[in-house]
Amino acid sequence: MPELPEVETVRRGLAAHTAGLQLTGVRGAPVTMRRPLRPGHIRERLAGRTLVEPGRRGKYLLLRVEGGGALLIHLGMSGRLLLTTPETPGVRHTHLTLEMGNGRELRLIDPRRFGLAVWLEEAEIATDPALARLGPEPLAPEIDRLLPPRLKAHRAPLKSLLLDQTVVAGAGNIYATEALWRAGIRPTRRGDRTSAARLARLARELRAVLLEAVEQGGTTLRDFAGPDGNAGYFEVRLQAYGRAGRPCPRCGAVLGSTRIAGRATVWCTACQR
DNA sequence: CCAGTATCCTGCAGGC
DNA sequence: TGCCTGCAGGATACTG
Repeated sequence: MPELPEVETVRRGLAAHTAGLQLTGVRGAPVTMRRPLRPGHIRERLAGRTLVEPGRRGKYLLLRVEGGGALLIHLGMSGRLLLTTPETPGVRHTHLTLEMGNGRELRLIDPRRFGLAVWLEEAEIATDPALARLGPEPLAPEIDRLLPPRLKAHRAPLKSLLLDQTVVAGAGNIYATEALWRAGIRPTRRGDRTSAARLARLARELRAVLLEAVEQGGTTLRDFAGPDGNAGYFEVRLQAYGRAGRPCPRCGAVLGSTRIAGRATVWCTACQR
């Protein structure tokens, strides 16, 4: 589910509702995820610690604690973080519950278990393999000059490159699709066969669509909710994603679809070249 | 090294 | 109603 805007929305919600709170208890079911959730390990590292301003890198969330170290969280395809009270009825696939000093709880729910929650010591935050490999942050203004040469360096379709977190961190299927539509570039076009000017346009559009989505609180599809339970509002602004067979909002031609890198890809065969 | 595919897992929508 | 298939916002191990 969550791409950069959704994760950033969660981060902001957590910053507003959890910073400064002490963790009074940690509960977790011993489930196995791709990289295993280790509730026992997490419990001993987190209990009694005070949460500070959370961080984000790409689609990764860093629940930092006072004195150093962080719980590294990735929401995968179906992960959610919900701010609840102890009375809130439990739901299936709740893998981790953080009890906080103000009587509220933070619950990690992930039915498909593609997500991740591991403790990182302060020094490991800089050396964690997954984090270290990430490409530049697309919200940074410098992305206009950083991204084009990185795209130019590969022969793969631009859609695949935008989804590659080592090329640029944070885009997923929705926003990669939208950025290409906005830039008027065919998703199948190879990186090395696209002009520098068009690649710069793509970088600008990627940043712009992500910023707009962050302002709207992310996109709501079937299972996203911010930590306060509110939904995002970007879905109504999607121009291409999920609209195959419907008219292109720019030129009116019928939007087509195909699969690139195993992902549904929608684009306008008339005005995306 | 590079690009493309298979795979992890559950839930849901649609066809019969 | 039930059963089956395919698909879903991600990342990585593997293949050629």
